[in-house]
Amino acid sequence: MVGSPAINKVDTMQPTPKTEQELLTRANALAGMTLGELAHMANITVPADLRRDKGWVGQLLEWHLGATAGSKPVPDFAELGIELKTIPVGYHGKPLETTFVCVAPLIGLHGLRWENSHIRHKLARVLWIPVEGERDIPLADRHVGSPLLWSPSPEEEQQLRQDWEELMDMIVLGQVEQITARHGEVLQLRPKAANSKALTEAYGANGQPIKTLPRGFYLKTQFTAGLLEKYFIL
DNA sequence: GCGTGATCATGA
DNA sequence: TCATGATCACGC
Repeated sequence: MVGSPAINKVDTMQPTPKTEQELLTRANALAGMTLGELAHMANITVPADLRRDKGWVGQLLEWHLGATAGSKPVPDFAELGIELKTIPVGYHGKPLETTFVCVAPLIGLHGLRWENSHIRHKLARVLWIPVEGERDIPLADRHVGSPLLWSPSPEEEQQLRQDWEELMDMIVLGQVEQITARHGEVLQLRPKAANSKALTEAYGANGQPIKTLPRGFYLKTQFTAGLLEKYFIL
């Protein structure tokens, strides 16, 4: 049997933290440990690499911290209103990848504003956990860093809002297919799909329905690098 | 297909 | 070297 070293759902995950402080204490206890150690504790096998297990690190950390959501569209720690995000960092502590936030709505946008957007709620409170992500470090040897519990500052929220409004305006105007990852200063819109054949409905240039790739909102590395630096990590 | 977890792989 | 566009796995 090759691949599929998935999280064993039969195992009991850690109890869900009841307070923010409890969650932070738990996350801090993971700092400095390797993914190999954490996998062993959870009785989970470590894949050779992440090519076929891209979400493995995130799932492993979810297990250790007792996240409840699974694949449900609610915060990882629903009772605490906290979202968990692992972030791969390089030798200098800077993010190696953009960070997926959520799927972008492409239809039914009448009256949608930043204040009640899905993405704003998602980013309202995030527990960031940096993890060594250089591909020349064997997965099991990669270390977990110190956690950062973050909420957007007024400036950060303004940046996010501005990009979101620009992108959503284009979507409403039927220009979703003209959007590239270069739009937006801190937030990008990019494909988020099983493959390039997956299609979903969106507005066309003349208001008619079209089929297009599902898109997701991603935080650019410069933005997340700023967070980790500003509040110091790893 | 959608939403969860993301990283891969190639062209600029 | 690095970001963009593409892709992988899973539950439902």
